[in-house]
Amino acid sequence: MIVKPKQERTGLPPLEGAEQGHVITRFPPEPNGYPHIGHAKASIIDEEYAKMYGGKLILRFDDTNPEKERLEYYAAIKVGLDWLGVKYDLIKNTSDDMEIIYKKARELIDAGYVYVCTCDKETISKNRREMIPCKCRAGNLDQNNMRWNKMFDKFKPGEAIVRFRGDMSSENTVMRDPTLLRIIDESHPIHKNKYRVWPNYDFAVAIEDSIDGITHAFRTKEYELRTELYYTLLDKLGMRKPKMLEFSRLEFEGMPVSKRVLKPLVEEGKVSGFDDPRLPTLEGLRRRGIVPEAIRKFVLSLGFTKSDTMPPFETLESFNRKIIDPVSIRLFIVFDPVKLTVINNNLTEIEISNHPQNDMGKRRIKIDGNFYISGSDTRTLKIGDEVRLLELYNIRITKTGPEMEGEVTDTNYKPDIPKIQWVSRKNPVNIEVLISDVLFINDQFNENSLEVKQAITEQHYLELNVGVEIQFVRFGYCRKDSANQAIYTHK
RNA sequence: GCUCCUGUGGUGUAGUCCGGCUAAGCAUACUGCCCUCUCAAGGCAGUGAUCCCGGGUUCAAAUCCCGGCGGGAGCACCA
Repeated sequence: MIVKPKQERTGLPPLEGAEQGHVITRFPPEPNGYPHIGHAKASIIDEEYAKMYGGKLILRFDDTNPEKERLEYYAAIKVGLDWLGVKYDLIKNTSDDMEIIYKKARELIDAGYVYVCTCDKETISKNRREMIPCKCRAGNLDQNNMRWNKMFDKFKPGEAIVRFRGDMSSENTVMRDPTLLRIIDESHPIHKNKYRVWPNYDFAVAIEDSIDGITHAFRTKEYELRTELYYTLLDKLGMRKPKMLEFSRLEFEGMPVSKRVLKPLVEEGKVSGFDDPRLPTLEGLRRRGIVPEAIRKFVLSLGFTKSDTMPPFETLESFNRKIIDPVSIRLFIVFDPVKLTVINNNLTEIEISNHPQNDMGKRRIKIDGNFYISGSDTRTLKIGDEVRLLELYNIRITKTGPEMEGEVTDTNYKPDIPKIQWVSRKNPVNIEVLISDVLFINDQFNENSLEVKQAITEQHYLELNVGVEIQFVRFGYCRKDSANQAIYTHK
């Protein structure tokens, strides 16, 4: 009898065929937009596996479509990865390997595995649907050579493409003579006009993964059908084959990640930019107060699966809360302020701890008996009620209404009476708090996705650095975004 | 339409390859209690899944086989 090792697993599942010290993974984003939570998932998985096996991670910009790529996005992606704490061992661009790619294309032409097709787009697409080959497919080596050369000068974009001689009757539509290279006359962000014949995704990824020494390549599930092409190409080229694995893409409900959806929102001013806290972009999440360690834990908690799911944002928040709680300074904030005067106050200053458990220093607050308290707290208070001003003293309400009054009854903490926060009227700080809600409800833009609330907080707020996380007591965690603005992170 | 992938509590997953040790672990959400000068964090407890359905194989199935059904994706000279 063989006893199977069926113990609990932590982290990602083991990789098939992975050897310690011999794993190379890669993160291949196209520099065509700002990085988002989907990039985070991919890059974290790539890095974690490299780490797990003492291997390496390559950051490879898949920049083979000059129509869409821009220099600023290369930078933005690097910034995003730095922020996430994803460290790569090597950085490169697919576009730097154009000569190799051309060489491989030549090999395929010479071997007759590809042909240059000059049919128009509609015909090609129709033929693929109807599984019929076009006349270009029958072209001989001379014709293909001649046409291939013409792709570099005479042909205009769209007039000729290199197609793989696949199987026009394959059930996998990807295999019905897919495009491998095409002409694009746009200036490339790095190489400008040096090249105009560009490989498409399938061709570039196969070659790059192979020559980069990638042992395990991961991509999202929608590429699944392309794996057959990937392996077939490497076969025909006689190149080493990495192991290709797919995982489900990560997106939150009501927080779309696609540029097609996000871009118009930015352009129409419905969101403030790609760093709007409502967006699932890395910049947006950062501004919202989500920390990278939380994203990593969250991503790892999702596992490596192909099932299509929409994990709740709440789970991310929960990871985040546990991380920021011990380092978030506590401050008082008041919404819908109501004046409260304590008639027999005799304190002029009080010192309050910045954190209930951890030593984060103390702050001094000047007091003269005049306070603001939250409107929502006043509603339940009646004359004669006793309430504790947190960290200060207990008072008995002697007058209600817009100008409340009370008198100190006791300074000792009493567990059984309500406790409310307050802000001294001696030096209040007005801020606005941005509260995000889901961007889309049933594919409809949520016009109420951003709530701006006016609030009054302590003077100490001004002394904090922009970017710090604050827990406004009895309200929630917020990130200081500027001197007069805080962004609500979560409860 | 065709093809591929996928289906474990409200949610996300572990376990499924190599059937028993688990009538199902963890996290999140929710509820209650404890702690606490917060409605946070922490501690404890609880609610909640006949593992999509129906057959079959077997002493034994979430796990293997067959047949359904649901969900998603792909069908670009984009990645």
